[in-house]
Amino acid sequence: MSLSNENKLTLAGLAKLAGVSTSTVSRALNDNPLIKKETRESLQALAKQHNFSLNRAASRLRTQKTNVVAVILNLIDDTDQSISDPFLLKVVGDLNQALNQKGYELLLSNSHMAQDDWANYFISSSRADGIIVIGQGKSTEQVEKVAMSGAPLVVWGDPNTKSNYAVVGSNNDLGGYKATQHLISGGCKRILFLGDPEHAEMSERHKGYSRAIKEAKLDNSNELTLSCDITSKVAYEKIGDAVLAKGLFFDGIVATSDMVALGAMKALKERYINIPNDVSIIGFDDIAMAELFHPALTTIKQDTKSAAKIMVEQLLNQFNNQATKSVVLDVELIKRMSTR
Amino acid sequence: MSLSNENKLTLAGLAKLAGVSTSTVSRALNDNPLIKKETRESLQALAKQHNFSLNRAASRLRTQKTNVVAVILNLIDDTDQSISDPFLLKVVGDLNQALNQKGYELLLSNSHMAQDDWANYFISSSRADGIIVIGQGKSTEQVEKVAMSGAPLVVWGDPNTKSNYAVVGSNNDLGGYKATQHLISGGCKRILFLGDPEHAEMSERHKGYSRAIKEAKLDNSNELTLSCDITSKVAYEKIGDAVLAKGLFFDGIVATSDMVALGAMKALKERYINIPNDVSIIGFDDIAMAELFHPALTTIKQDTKSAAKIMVEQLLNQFNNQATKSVVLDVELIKRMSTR
DNA sequence: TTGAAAGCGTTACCAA
DNA sequence: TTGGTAACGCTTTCAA
Repeated sequence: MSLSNENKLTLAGLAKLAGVSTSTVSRALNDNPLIKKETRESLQALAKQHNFSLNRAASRLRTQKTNVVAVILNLIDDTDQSISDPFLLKVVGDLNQALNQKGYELLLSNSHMAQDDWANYFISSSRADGIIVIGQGKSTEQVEKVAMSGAPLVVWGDPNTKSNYAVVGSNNDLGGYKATQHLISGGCKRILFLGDPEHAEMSERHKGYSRAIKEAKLDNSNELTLSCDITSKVAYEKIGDAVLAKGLFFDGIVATSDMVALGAMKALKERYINIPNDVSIIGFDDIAMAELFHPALTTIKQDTKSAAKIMVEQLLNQFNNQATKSVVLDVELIKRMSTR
Repeated sequence: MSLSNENKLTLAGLAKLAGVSTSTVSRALNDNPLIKKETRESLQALAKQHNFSLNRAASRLRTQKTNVVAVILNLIDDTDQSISDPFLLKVVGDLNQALNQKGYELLLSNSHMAQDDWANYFISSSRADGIIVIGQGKSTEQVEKVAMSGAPLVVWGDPNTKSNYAVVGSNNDLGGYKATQHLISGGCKRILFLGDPEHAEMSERHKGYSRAIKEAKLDNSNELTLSCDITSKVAYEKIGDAVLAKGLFFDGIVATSDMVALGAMKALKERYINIPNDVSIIGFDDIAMAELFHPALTTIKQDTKSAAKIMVEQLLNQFNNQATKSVVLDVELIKRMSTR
């Protein structure tokens, strides 16, 4: 327990202690059934007793497999403000769990790193076996470069967007549709879409929104799109400015994320606009704190737990040279107090 | 660019291509000044041209150095609810940046992993060179085990708590003191401390709170401590229950985190209690969304950027067998709208 | 069911 | 300023 790293024990050392060959110890510690069960167990016990761990650098070199997956947060702006979105942490956390379950570890990185050739940096160098990118961002250039290189890759983003790599994500179009329909069924007539339609996922949500508006034969669907970055702060400012300039020209808001909804809610509350009576508002994501907003936020839930599991499955498929595919996840309306 | 991994290029291959020895290429790619500048540059160019990357598994084996740091989120409960605190993500993000700057990568893990002997799992196995633990949690058992093993270790927690390892953290006592004093100077007479005094950092904040109360000669300091877990939801319920049972027996709240403050604010707002006039409330952390709360949250800011930098410095000191130490960071009162 | 030995791709010592 | 070569610690083929 209190040993220093002088003369660290190796597989060979352990083998000598046990009076067997290194092959046997190696197999035993890897639980290889070739080795008799009793030998296996006694060697495993010996290893534990001596606090021995296989040297991963060595085994990775030998097996050409790292059992590591690089997870890259594809941040949108330079301000790394977007990292403050709790939704991303949730995805990372769930990925970590799903990876561990399959015997992989998570090497965390983000798009602001110096290196820009991700496949080369992570895969060719044997730092990781595969890459999971969270977020397509506005530019998919780097992601496509990885895909071209043939490196195992799964992306969290919008699966409806055409791509030559596997994308896992929610049914954003349906989410936007459901959200809008919910507001309509609550009696909203002039519904504002608040978000950035340039962004792949958001643009799909916007499509669903437009479709619902059209189906309900409401007017002005285009006028009522307020483009805004996906942070609370920008949403707060945009809504504040808009109301100041044009008055309360809407009675419902479809926000592209819960954080955006939070910003919008604040701007409205400061003007004593009642939620949900004057303006109903619905978010997207269902972050843990959504129900702690005041009023508790109605939202479209993304199932990050399943998403993580599926992303890992798809990546493992690629490791095994099996077919991989994009997967669309269902979304769920969570009705709370911010809508009627 | 579109090469598959058939017959991957190695250092030896590149050396042959260039007509020099492997030693030379190795040194050139590591920017070793022993090699003539021109040779170095031309070899680096050749490597880039062939999309060559050094195999890290091999160099790690050879150098006995991984250039990886394991970051362990020491979560408190089993529900992994606490991972939804944006403050933690901020710390991880800042650590990632600070590590990258020094040429290290971040292997993310959490205390729910199967393995419980962290030093063995990460260090003896050459998965990482050092460990950074975020949060002391309630039990420091696992952390102390790492410290005993002699593995390079830095902990984010409360530096005032006695420990045999390096702890970096805010001056929590001072933070609690400043927060409480601020409420007192705003005219609050019955100030509630909302948080979990069992938890190392929180207990220090509570000490500062008590001190400020005593100095101001206010009464009932003990009665006004409401023990609660560090999530919004629990805070919401606790405050709701307390007000229901005893009425509005306080006019100020010192919350142990911004998320706790969020929960408390919701409970109060639901009862039409005005913030800050009926009850002033101050948080801790200064998460990005604190200013987006309604009203914008007054809070004690923790400087995670500096913290991350210092943690990495302290860890590097240990790598270089230099002295390491615990470091206390200053905290700053950020006055917003939730207090008078 | 176990063992001997080659080899994974680097780095660094020693020599030139 | 460069090259030859051993060694890092493991896994796995082949042989016993």
